[in-house]
Amino acid sequence: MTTSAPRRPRQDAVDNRAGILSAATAAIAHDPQASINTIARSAGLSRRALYGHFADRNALLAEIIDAGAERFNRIASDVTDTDAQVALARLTSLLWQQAAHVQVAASIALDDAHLEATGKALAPLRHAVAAILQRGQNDGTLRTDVDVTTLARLVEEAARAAITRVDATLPEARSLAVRTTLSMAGLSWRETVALLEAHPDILGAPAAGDVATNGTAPATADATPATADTATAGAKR
Amino acid sequence: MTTSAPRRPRQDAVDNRAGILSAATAAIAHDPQASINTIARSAGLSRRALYGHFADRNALLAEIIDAGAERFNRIASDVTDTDAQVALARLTSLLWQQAAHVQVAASIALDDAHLEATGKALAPLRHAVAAILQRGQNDGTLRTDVDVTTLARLVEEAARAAITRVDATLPEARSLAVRTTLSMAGLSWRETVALLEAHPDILGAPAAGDVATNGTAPATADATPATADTATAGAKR
DNA sequence: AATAACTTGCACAGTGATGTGCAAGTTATT
DNA sequence: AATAACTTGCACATCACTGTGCAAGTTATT
Repeated sequence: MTTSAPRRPRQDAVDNRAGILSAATAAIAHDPQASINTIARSAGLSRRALYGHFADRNALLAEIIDAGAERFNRIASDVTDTDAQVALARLTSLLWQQAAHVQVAASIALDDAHLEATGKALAPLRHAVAAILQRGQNDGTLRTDVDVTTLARLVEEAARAAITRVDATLPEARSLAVRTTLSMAGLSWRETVALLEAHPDILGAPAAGDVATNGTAPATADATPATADTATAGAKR
Repeated sequence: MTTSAPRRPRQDAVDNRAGILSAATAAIAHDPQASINTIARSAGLSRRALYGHFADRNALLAEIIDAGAERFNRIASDVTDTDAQVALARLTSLLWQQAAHVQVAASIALDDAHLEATGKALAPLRHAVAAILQRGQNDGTLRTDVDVTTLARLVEEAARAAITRVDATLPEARSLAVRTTLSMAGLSWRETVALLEAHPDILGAPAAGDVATNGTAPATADATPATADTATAGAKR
C-alpha cells in the first residue's frame, strides 16, 4: 500500500510540450499577438491540450523568455575578449545564432505587460554590453560622442535590426550583423571589414565550448570561406 | 424651394476632428493597439462622437498615415544636396522634427494589416533614400560592403531607432539621430562629427522653405548654438 | 492486458473591443 | 429665435480570444 510513486510523464507528452515551446517561439517571433489557438495548432495540438501543459498564456511566455535568457546569459559570459571591439563583434556573432530568440525578446519587449520579465531576462546581457562599451570608451577604441547608456540602447537596436530584419539565409548575414553593430559603435565600415579579417574566428564555428579548441584556433575557416568576398560584394567599382 | 446648400461643417466639429487625428497620432505612437475609446477620450471626446468623424478604425488610421506621408514626401523632395553624406544627414535631421509621425509609421508598419498602406505612404521617402545611398556608393562616399537594398533597410532602422528610442528632449537628440544614421551608412564617428561641424546648417532651423534664405545661409545659428558642444558631450577625456 | 496519462471536441462563462441605433441634450450658425 | 449640427450616454449585436469542465477516445508504459 505504499502510495505508489507517480509515474513519470509520458514521452510523447514531453515532446509535445517541447513542440509547443518551439512553435510558440516561432509564432511569437512572427507575431507577438499570436493566439493560443494559432500556437497550439502550429505545434500540431489542439488548443485544449496546450492548457494541459501550461497554466495560461503568461506561463507559456515566461518559459519562452527564460529559455532566451539562458542562452543570452551563456553567450554573455562566454565572451571574454579584452579588446572591446572584438568583444562586441563576437557577442553579436554569437547572438546571431539565436535569431529566433532575439526576435522573440524584441517582440515581447515592446509589450508593456511583459516589459519587466524581458528586462530581467536581458539584464545580464545588457550589463555585459554596457561593460564592453564602457571599456571601449575608456581606451578610446569606441565612440565617445555618446554617453554609455544611450550608446548601449543604440547598439542593441542596431543588433536587433541586423539580426531580425535581414534575411538570415544570406551567406553574409552573420558578417553583416557584426559589421552593423560595430558601425553603430563608431567604427567606419572599412575598419569593421579589417577587424573581421584580422579575427576570422569571430565568424567561425560555434567557437570554444563543446569541442575542445585550445587557445587560438588556427583552422576554423570552414563555414565562412573568406570575409573579403562578402565584404566587397555590392561594390560598384 | 431651392434645396438649400448644406451648411458647412461647424467650427468646433472641425477642431474636434483635428483633435482626434492629433490625439490618435500621439496615442498610436505610444501604443499601436490603442483602442478607439482611449483615442477619443484623450481627444476630449466620447467614443461615440469619434464615429461621427471617421467611419471606422481603418479610416482613422488611413488619414494618419496620409498625414505622415505628406510630411515625409515634402522632406524627401526638399533635400537636394549633391553630396550623399550631406543629403543623408539633412534628410535625417528633417525627419527628426517629425518624430511622432516617424514613430506612428514604424508602429503601424509592424502590423501586417496596414503594411500595404504604410508601404505606399513611405515609398517616395524610401525611393529618395535609395537614390542617395546609390549615389554615395557610386562615388565611394558611403559604404560599399552592403548592397543598396539591405543598406537602405539598415539605415532606415537606424534612423527609426535614433528618432524614436532616444529621449527627444535631450539637447543633442537631433544631432545624435543624424550621427547615428551616418554611422550606419559607413562613416566613423569622428567623420560624422566632422561633417556636422563642416555643415552647421544641417542641424539649424527649418532650413530653406518658409522664410526666404538666399543661397548659403550665413546666420541661422539660433536654435542650435554650436555642434561642438553636443558632439563632444560624453567624451571621457 | 490493465492502467494511468494524454488528447480531443464541445459547451460554457467571461472579457474587451468594435460598430450602430436612438433619444435627449448642447452649441454654433443663420 | 430657429435650425441644423454636433455630442453624449446607453443599449445592443458581434467578434475574437481566454480559460475551464467534462465525457469519450487514443496511446505509452508497466
